[in-house]
Amino acid sequence: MTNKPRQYKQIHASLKQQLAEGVYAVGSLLPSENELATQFNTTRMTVRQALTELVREGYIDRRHGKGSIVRSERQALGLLSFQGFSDAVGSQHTVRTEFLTDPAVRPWPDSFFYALTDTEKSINCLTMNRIRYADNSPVMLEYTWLPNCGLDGLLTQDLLDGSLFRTLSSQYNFDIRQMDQRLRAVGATTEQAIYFACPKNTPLLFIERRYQTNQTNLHIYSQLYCFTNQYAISGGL
Amino acid sequence: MTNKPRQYKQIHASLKQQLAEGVYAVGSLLPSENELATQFNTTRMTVRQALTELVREGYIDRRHGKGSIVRSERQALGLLSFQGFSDAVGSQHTVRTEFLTDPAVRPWPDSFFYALTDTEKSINCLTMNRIRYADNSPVMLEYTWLPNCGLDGLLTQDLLDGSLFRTLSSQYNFDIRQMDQRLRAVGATTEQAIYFACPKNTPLLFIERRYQTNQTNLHIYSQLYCFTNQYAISGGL
DNA sequence: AAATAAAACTTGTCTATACAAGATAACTAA
DNA sequence: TTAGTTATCTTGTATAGACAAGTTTTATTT
Repeated sequence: MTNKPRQYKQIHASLKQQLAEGVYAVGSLLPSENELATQFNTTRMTVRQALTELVREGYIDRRHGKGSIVRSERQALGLLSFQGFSDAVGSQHTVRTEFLTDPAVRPWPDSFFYALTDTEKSINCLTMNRIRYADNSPVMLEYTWLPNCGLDGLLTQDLLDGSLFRTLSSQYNFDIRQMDQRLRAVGATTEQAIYFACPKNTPLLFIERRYQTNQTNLHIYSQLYCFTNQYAISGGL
Repeated sequence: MTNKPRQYKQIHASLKQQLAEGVYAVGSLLPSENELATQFNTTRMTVRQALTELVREGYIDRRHGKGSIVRSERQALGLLSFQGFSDAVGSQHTVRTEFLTDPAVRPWPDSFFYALTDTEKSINCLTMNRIRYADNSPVMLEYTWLPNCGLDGLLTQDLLDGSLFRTLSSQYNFDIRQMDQRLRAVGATTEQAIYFACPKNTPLLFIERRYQTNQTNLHIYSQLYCFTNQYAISGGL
């Protein structure tokens, strides 16, 4: 019995891949929990843990007495969860990220949009200003602040798969745990209007986020400006 | 052993109430899962189910090896979950709802913002147009469409606690299961500007929702226009 | 006193089983 | 045929344990 890397995560990943490959048709039923338990040589409760994750991510529905139903692909960009951009947007869109400026280390801004912890105040922050494209249309401006706890490598290093979160996890042992966010609608500034090629004051979805990490009292902060004329932002539950 | 009404829901409700009453200080630890299991005369796994709900709702955090940490109250309106307005906004704000027009039964609009099921197409819909206030400020215009499956009573009847979802559940055995939503930023129309007492084209957060229910193929649909100048919209995970 | 190791907590994952309750198909009686 | 019942699927909830793996406290050693 090989259960060193958590088992339910493997099952979750395996099912997720099969769903992405279209093994199960949209609207059809996944094998029952008992069948899956047999397939993966484990118990029903472990399978249920994997399925619960899939529900949370919007891949399947579950109906009492019926089964697990494969949901249709998202049309919108699923950005309300805490996954990174590439994961959230998924395989239905081609994604690209460009840096507006080079990442830099500097003191935290004077008035910050979240209350910083003492630990954070005592060190500098690493800033990243990026623009995100979906299907070659600019959809998001993202400003990110990270506490610079030995992350200087990020200044020069390329991001793995272009994913900041994956790089932080595998290279710096910095894992994202949970996320708070506040949403507002704001008008595009002159500068933002240029990036999105839209008129000034075009309504933008403005999201302020604080990610909690495995390092207590160290957070990652982001401000996102989303141009939603072409792509809406989706999120389940 | 009284376990007719699901036990973990009772534990969840009990803890939620204690948190609302301030029994546990913000930042402090809840009793451990083992202690709670003893208190509620049940097993750890059942307690964990209740705690998982509390995490999903943003009331607590959990740290491996540490415990369940009481989170601070939300400053913003927590509208991204599928709870009703009163539940989502919570006890930190006084909430009020007014009907813009009387609820009415009519055919579904010609072009609807979600694809209707055949079951839904075969019956009329019940519409509700409401405006929501938080601390006496207008914060949300909500347009709701329900399939009229014997809900005529809603036309005349007052809503329990002012909550549509609670009334649907207890009076009509109509339970909300899950929710999809799409978010956009839009400019306020002339009419909306009047309701919110703001200039025309003020950016509003526009949310389109589809709630799934225990009645297969019957959904509840909502369009929300949120005025976010004073209150942001919050949501965890 | 300070660094190190052990013990005693905590939550996370997992097994194995049981029964409740919703959904559906097969069967039975009118 | 039709209506109702039963059997058998499914997921939902709950029990009772076990060990892994973080975190903190205590004890031990240097």
